[in-house]
Amino acid sequence: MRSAAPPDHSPNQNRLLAALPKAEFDRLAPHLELVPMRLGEILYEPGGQLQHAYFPTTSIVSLHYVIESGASAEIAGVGNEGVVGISLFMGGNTTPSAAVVQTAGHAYRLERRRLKEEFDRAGAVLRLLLRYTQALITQMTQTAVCNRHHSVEQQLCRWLLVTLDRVPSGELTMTQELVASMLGVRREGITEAAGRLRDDGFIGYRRGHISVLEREGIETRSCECYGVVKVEFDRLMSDLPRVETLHVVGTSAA
Amino acid sequence: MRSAAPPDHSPNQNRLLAALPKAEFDRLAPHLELVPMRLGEILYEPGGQLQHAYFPTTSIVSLHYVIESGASAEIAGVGNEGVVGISLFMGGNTTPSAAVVQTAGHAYRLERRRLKEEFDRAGAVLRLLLRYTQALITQMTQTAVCNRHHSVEQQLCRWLLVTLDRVPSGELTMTQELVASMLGVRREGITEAAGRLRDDGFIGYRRGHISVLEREGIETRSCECYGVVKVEFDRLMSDLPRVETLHVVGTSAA
DNA sequence: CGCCCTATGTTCGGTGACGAACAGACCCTC
DNA sequence: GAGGGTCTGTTCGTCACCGAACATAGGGCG
Repeated sequence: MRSAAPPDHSPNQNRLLAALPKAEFDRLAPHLELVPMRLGEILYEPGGQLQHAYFPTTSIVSLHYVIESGASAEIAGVGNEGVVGISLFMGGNTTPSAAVVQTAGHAYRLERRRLKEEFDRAGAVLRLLLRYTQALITQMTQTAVCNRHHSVEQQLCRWLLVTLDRVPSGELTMTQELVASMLGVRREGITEAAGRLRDDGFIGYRRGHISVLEREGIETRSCECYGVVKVEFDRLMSDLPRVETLHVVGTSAA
Repeated sequence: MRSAAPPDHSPNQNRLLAALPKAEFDRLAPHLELVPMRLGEILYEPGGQLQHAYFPTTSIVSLHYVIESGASAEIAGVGNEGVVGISLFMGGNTTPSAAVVQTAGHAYRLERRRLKEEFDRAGAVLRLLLRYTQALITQMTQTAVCNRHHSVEQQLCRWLLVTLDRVPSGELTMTQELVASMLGVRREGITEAAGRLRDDGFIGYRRGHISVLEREGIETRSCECYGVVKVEFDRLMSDLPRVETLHVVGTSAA
């Protein structure tokens, strides 16, 4: 497929990093540290001081929120299209939410200080990160509305589609329990919804694994939220100001 | 109460503007235009190009989202502590949400170009706006979780408290229908919840008006979300980097 | 002053999600 | 290859909220 075999891991696998102009990329690259992301690992907890920003490549991180009663909900997800640690450059340093690794894999991390330095140059990095933050806000607002108005089945489908975009194989390592906790619903609700989807031949699963068989079917059962966020994300992240030389982007033109 | 009678309107009534260092404030001031905000006025619609940023003083603006089915929900509210038009400086120019005037009053508006100019200086205005955006994000995430887990009554109480902070008199001009549309629930649900609060003596109301009688009572019936957002907001907006001379802040030390 | 629009009050059946409880099945570990 | 922890399947009653429908009443406007 590829002309020259690339290394197994490259910062270019993260689309934000890949979208940086060469000068900025080269400045940051020496400070990017590849780290494994283990399932369930907590990058930060509510109010916790984050020491690094994380640019996922193959991992997926869930921005999660736990309320007093113990119930919880995912606010947004971050895959190779984004970065974990908005608050580092937005100015607050901490947030009331938590970041948990939802799918194991890798990420490049960057020391808080380096990120801040680069951000303060007020150049391409700043523009890119703010643009991404705007996209993240879209995701969060859509989640808010989705939580209010859409059924568990619709939300499950939405979640499957989002995850699918980040795991092209369609083989998810994920228990229903975990999905439930992310959507902030009961596990039984997921079991029932997933059962219906399986009966219709859209997915298959066994203990801890979900396989997507018919993406189209899932799309018809999902709420609009998936599409809205996707379109807006593409709009925001494609129309980037003055991106000169794009490094080879791993997942582009798919 | 006040030593020297201030003019009826002043940019200082908006806390973001008031928190600007003198130099920045003086640069912006000539370009701030006082505008009346009429109830129901739409500042921007989904995808619409915003020409001004609005800094509310006595008005309240609701960031609103309407889904395909026609149902809707408020994502966040903006009063004199904030600004409408995040996307102007975040880079997207538009958002999929709408901004509607929820409580009539006034705001200062600033041309898109001027805001961008000042923002691009990468000084105090940038820091302040980003910090505010971070606070706004907190509000949105809390809304998402609240929509998932809390009852209509709790959410009504939360909404009352938030609004109360912006309308110190406690006399709200607001129909139940409107409250319902903002919370994204049925009007009947509001009628019932409001009826209970009235029976308990916490509020009074008549056609199109709500009077808060016992704030403490409402606090006990509200979910935690009100407090969480308030605390986080205060943390973010008090701990501002290098704010030199604070102009007199209208609502402080209350 | 009276009309009518609109806001509020109330009811009904339906339903989606909850909470709890338990049975069975998978699969990892020892 | 046996055991046990965990994941999945299923059921039950309950409840909050929904959607629709209609009665009542407030109050602005002519």
